[in-house]
Amino acid sequence: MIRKLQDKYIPREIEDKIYDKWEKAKAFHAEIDAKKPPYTIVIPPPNVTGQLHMGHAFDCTLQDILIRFKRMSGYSALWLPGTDHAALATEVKIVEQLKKEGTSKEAMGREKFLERAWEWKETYADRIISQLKKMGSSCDWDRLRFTMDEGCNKAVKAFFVKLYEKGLIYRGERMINWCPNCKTSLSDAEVDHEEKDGHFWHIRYQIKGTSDYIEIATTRPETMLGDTAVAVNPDDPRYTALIGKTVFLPLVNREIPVIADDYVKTDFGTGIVKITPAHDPNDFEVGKRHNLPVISMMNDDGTVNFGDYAGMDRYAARKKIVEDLKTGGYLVKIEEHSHNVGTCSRCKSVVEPKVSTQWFVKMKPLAEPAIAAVKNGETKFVPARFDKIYYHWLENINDWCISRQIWWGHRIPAFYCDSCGDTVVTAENEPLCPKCKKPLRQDEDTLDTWFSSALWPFSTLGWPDKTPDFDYFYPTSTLITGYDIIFFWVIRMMFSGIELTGKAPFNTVLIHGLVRDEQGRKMSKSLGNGIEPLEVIASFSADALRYMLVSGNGAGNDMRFDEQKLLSARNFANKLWNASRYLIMNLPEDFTPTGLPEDLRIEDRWVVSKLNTLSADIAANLDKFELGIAASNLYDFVWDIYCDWYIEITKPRLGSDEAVLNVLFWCLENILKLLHPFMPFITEEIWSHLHDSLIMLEDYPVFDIKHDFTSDEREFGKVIEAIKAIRAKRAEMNVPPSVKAKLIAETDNELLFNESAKLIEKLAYCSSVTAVKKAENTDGMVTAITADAKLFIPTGELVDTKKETERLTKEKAKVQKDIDFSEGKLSNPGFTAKAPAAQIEAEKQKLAAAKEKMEKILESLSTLKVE
RNA sequence: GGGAGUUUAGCUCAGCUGGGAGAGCAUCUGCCUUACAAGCAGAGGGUCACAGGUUCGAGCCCUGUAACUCCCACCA
Repeated sequence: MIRKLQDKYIPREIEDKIYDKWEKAKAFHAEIDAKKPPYTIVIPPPNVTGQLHMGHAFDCTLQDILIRFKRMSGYSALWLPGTDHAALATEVKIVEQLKKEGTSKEAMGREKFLERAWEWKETYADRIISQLKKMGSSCDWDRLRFTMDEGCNKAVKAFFVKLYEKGLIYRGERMINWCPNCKTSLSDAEVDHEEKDGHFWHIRYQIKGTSDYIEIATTRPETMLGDTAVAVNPDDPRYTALIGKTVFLPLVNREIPVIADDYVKTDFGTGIVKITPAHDPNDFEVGKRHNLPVISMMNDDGTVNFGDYAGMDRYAARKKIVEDLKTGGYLVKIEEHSHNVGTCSRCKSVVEPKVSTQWFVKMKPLAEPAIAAVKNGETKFVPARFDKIYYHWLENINDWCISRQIWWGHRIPAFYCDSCGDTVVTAENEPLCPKCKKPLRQDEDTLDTWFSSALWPFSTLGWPDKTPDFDYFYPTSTLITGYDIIFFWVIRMMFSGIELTGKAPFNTVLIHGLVRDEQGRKMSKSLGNGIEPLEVIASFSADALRYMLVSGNGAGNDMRFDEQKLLSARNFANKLWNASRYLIMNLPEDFTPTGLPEDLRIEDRWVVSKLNTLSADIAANLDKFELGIAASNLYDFVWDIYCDWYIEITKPRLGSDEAVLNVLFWCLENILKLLHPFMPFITEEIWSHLHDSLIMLEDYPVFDIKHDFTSDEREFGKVIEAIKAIRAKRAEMNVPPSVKAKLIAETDNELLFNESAKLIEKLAYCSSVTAVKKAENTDGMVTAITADAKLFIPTGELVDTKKETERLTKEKAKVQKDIDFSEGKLSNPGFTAKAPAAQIEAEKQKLAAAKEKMEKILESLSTLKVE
């Protein structure tokens, strides 16, 4: 039963209702179906640290378009949703919250803190899920996962144990990044580098047994408390005599050796470097080479633990030490110097290099197969340029520090025996020492959050168990994510997927850019320039937001959030609504669609053929992940072809011709289906007025050879061209549409023009249309000229012979240019010899058309001159 | 120090494998033409950053230059 549409489209009254309907129908649920190919997307799980921002909205729009397209195209399409516990990020937030409440995690204790964290997770995960729903995301909620749920924990343990047993996970003392504020180690990827203004302090150290000094330059004077050597380049003639001597460390008065190491550059600073193995990664390496002692001068919270400076913060200590150096006469000079400082990506504190015992993943053996998987095409990046970034990262990767000194996360499945000192790594929860049979003490630390996200594409499908879901849906099809997390996430899923399942976890990695604000700045909390997807949805609709996000940006490029674009997307939805409303309002009460009629007029075949081509283009573009191009194809067809031309063309036939209603109806159905992945809500709503079914479960339109009327399309194009020419002519002369005039079309194509007379009348504001081989008595008429027809409009005194001559002369010049161009091309032997035949043929046709037009123009001009 | 991206109409951006430059918004002109003024019909507006090269033909491919943006990198 077809139901009328209300006059105004009010999305907020409709979108939630539609979403409920989908959920109730279980329309998002993907079944294992041997008759269908699987198509799988796992969502990049949003962190439970907050709410969805515009980047998520963009990301999930792309995913939903693809999943809906595939679902309608006969795949068992699974979009697996979930959220990420975001270990450190979440812990930092909760710690902040506790601080506001006047308490701390230490005061609470581990257990209470974790309870609190789980409460936090519930609140935020729920909020994120409801936001995903607002966007229209067709996720399979039955398979909703969380990176710290039981299944993921099982996978994490299995992964850890396997790598440990293969010797790819080890525990050791290494130089790591330490955040003194979060009081945990960080991986390299979690450290941001900022160029900061600083100083170069030149300090002199006395050479033992002489009254001479050497001069060193440092950006971190406070670390001198931990110096255990100074180093020079072995080939630096200035200092060769010093090698092997010792110097006195000022303030501390420690006697330290002068060593020679290639690491020292002769052309930087003074050519002498203080060596602090405990607080600098390079110095640590130098120290290892020269067996230097490692003296730590700092506590975990960034305070100094050494001598008179003990208890002072590192920066307060720096100030005091510089003062003391000055007082002691050791400070030679201070230079301005900007240098790179590592900061914690979570709390922005300056990170300290620190020697510490941590768990590491040995990366080289894992990186190699991951590189190979992209090189051999098992996984493909779209756009392809991102594979370079991927290679570069993996080829230069260091071992991954995975242990964190925080509480919110997967506990490391390593246990220590206090009796025999044994270390046991096991997936068991409460193992006993295999030697002493006594209970073991579990490692206090938790794992880097990316250790569990690395397993996401298969832990969510049941791995390490052999589940039917895993068998059917893995490897997943397309991973969609921003270029900013290739390092964090994509590479980690790649190497862990290959290591654990033997297969790369996805076919294609579709990389998109960032959504920036209207000035092109990154949206961020501190700038306060973030735009809430929910607010946009409330004022414009989810469909408009989705459409705006997906249209008009190149793959992998950043995009600007643009209110104009949003408005035009909103208007597009409105256009579709009105076009649908118009058709429905013109259907008879008892209308039952019969499908596309057999017997079609030329203009019907024109629109059907155009729609057919459109279907082919959309599928091709979606398959190429050119979603923006597909979106604009749809826009152009709906607005220009269907609304501005076809609906207008068919107006005169509406009352008298049943067939035309079926053509219009068929077009609308196909438009709605094609558009559904992009604008799911409005298309579903309109569909519900036409049918009882759900459009989201309909078949996606494909190219149909039966609907390929290319030659009719071209023929009818001539009528359109004529209409446009008449309109332009009238507009030039400022004739209002209310003034109708007779039209005489001089053409060899009389049949076509006679057949189309009614619609030309309507669209070109004519009182009548007569098509003839040769028009007579056309003196004083306005002439519009196309390649196929000379169109005469008697508009009486409106015609100004002089002006008309001017116009025709101008047009003549234009056409002459066309002729010259084509002739030039065709007389170029290079072109005719080397261009493809079709190209040459097209050029010849163009030339012929231009020449015909020229003939008509010359004729008209001569008539005018007779006067 | 490496690497990537961007540079196209007044603005924001498309332009898929090389075949006479496009959209939205803005501007100008005319329209309440029986879905839509969130609309309709027309119009104006571009040395496709610059310089070379390849090609019958370049916005697109190659080389170089400039400007802006981003990523990576342990020069104290």
